[in-house]
Amino acid sequence: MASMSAGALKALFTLLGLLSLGHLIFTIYKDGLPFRKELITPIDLEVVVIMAVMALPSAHLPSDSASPYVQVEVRNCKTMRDLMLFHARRIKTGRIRDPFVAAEILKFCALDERGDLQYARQVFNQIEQPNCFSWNTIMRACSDSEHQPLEAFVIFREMLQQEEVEPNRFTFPSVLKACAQMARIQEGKQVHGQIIKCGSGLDSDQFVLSNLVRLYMICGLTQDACRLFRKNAVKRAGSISEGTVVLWNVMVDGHIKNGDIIGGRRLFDEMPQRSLVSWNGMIAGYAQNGFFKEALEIFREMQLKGVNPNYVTLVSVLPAIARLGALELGKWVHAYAKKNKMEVDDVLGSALIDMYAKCGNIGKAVQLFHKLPQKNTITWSTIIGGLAMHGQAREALGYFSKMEQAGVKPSDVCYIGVLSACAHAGLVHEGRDYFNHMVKVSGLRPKLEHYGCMVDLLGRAGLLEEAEELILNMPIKPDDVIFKALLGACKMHGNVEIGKLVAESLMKLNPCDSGSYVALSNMYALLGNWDAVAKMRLMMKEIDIRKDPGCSWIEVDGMIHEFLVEDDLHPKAKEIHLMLEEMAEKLKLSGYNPDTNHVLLNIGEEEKESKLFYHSEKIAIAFGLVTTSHGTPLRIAKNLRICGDCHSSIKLISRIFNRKIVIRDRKRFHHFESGFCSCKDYW
DNA sequence: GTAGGGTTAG
Repeated sequence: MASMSAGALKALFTLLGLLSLGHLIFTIYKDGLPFRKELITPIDLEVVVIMAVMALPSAHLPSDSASPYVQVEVRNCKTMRDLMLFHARRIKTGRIRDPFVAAEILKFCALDERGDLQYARQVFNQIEQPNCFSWNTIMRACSDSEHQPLEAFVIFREMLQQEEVEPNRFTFPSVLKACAQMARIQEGKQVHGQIIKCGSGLDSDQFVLSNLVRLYMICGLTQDACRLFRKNAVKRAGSISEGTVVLWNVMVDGHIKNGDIIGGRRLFDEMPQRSLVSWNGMIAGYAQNGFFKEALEIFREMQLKGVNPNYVTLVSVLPAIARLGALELGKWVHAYAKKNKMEVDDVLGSALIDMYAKCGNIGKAVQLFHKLPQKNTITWSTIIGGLAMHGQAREALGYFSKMEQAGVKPSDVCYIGVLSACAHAGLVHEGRDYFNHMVKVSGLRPKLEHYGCMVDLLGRAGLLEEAEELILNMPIKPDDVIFKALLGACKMHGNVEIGKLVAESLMKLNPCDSGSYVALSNMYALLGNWDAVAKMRLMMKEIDIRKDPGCSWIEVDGMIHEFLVEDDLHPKAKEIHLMLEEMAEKLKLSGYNPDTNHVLLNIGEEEKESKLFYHSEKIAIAFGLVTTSHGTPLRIAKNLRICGDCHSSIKLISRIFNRKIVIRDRKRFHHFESGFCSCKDYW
C-alpha cells in the first residue's frame, strides 16, 4: 500500500484500531444512500480493508503493469485474504486490463493449495481480453483441482469459440490431464482431434504427447497408447531426452494402473534410460499391488546401480517394508531420511509411523507421532489403526478423542481403526456407540468395512444372532469378508448351525475361494464328522481349489527368511529341526499338551502333534532361536491367523527360552513375554 | 508457465 495517500492510510488505521477494540457498526450504502447497518467483527477485518481500499479514488492505486514486483507480491500472499487484498489494489472498475497481472492472481487462487477455484473463475471472467496465457492458466487450475477437473474441458471449448486466441502447446497438457483424470475418452479424443487440426507438429511435443499417451492408457486403450508411444519414443532412441524418459515412465505406470505389472516391469527393463522417477514408479507400483518383496528387491537394485533414493522413494517403499515387517530396513530408511535432511512431514511421518507400528514397535510409532509438527487425517488414522492392531484399544480411543479435539475430521478409514480396536478388545458397548457416532456426528455412511468390524465385534463377543441380524439388515450387499467374519465367530464359539449356513452362502457368493470350503470342512472336523470332511476335500480337489499355505517370515540381520508349513528347504534346515525337537521336549516337560483340535485332518493323534510342530510360525521361531543371540526379541510375521495351539505354545516358549516374541498375524499383533500374550487370549 | 513418482484400510 505504498502508494496510498497519507489521508487514506490514516482512515484505514482508524478503522483497524476500532476493529481491534471489538465490534464496529458499519454502514452499507446502496445506490449512494445508506441502506443498512451491520455489526462487523474482527474476523471480517480484511474484507473491510478491501472495501476501504476499493473505495479510494483511483489515483491512489498503482496502475496495472507487468512489473516483476507483481510476482513477488503475489508470492508474499499467505492466504486467500492476502490475495484478495492484493487483488483489490489491482482493481479499479471491476475489470483487470493487464493479462499478466490477472494471470498472477489466477495462478495463486487456482494453482496454490491455499487458493480458491471459485474466486479464480470470477477473476478470469473479469479479464477484459483474456489472452492464450490467461486461458491456459485457468484451465490448468481446473484440471489440477480435485472436484471439477472436467471444467477445464468446458473452458477449452469456450476458448475454441474465441476468434482472437488459438490454443498452443501449453493448452493441451492440462486439458488432456483433466480428461485422463476422469477417464473421459470421448472428450479426450475430441482434444486429440484439435491437436492434429492445429498442426505445427503439436502432437509430437513431448508435453502434449506424454499426456495423450497417459490418457489412452488410463482409459484402457492400450493399443492406441502403444502406437503413439512406439512412433515417438523408438525413433528418438539415439539421444534420449528427458521427455522421452517421461514417455517411458507414463507407459510403465499405465501398464501398472491397468493391472499389468509384468508388462510394466518388462517395459521398465527395456527402458533405454531411467530417471529417479522411473525407479520410484516401479517401487510404488509393486508396493501398491501387494508385491512387497519385489518392491524391496527393486529398491535394493536401484541403490546398487548408484541411484540415491529421494523423499518420494522412501514414501513409496515404506508401505512394502511395513507389510513385510522388515524393521531393520525400516529403521535404515528413517535414518537415511534424517541423514539427508529430508523433512519428516505429515506424509513421510505417516508412512514411518505405519512402518513402526506394523513392524511391531508401537512405542516408537507413538513417539514419532508426537514429534510430528503437522498431522493430517491419515496420520491420525495411522496411529489409531496401529494401536488397534496392537490390542491397545483404550489408547486408540484416547487418540480418537484427541483428534476430534484437535479439530481434525475423522475419515471413514479412521473409524475402521476405532471399530477394530473395540473388536479386538471386546468393547461391545463402545463399538456400538462409535458406529452411531460415525453416522450421527461425523455424517459418514458406513461402508462394508465398517459393517465387517461390527460383525467381527459382535461375533467375537458371542453375540452371533445380533451379528447375523446386522448382516440381514445392512443397506448394502454383504460381501465375502463379512460372511467370513461371522464364520470365524461361529467357529470360535462352536456354533455349527449358523456356521454351516454362512459357509454355504459364502460358497455361492465366491465359488473359487478356498476359505469357505476350508471353514466348512473345519466345522465338520470339529464335530468329528470325518465323512463330511472327506467329501469336502474331494469336492475341493475336483474343482481344483487349494488352501493358501501358511507362511511366516522373520528378519535376521536385515535379511528376510520365509518359511512355509512343513518347510525343510532352508539351508539351515538341520539346525532348525533340532531346535524344533528341543522346543517340543521342553514344552512337554513344562506340562504342555498339544491342542490337536486345531489339526482338522482325520489322522492319528501323534501325527497331528507333529503337524502342529511344523506350522510355519514355529519354524520361524526355531530359526530365530538358533540364529540370534540370547535375549534378542524375535519378530515374526505370518500370512494367516495364528492357530490356538501355536498361541498357547508360544506363550510358554517365551517363558522357557526367555525371549520376547512378537508375532503379527493377518489381523493383529501378539506380544509374547514371560508366558503371557498382550492380547490376553482374546483375538 | 506446460509432462512422469508419494502416506491410512476389516
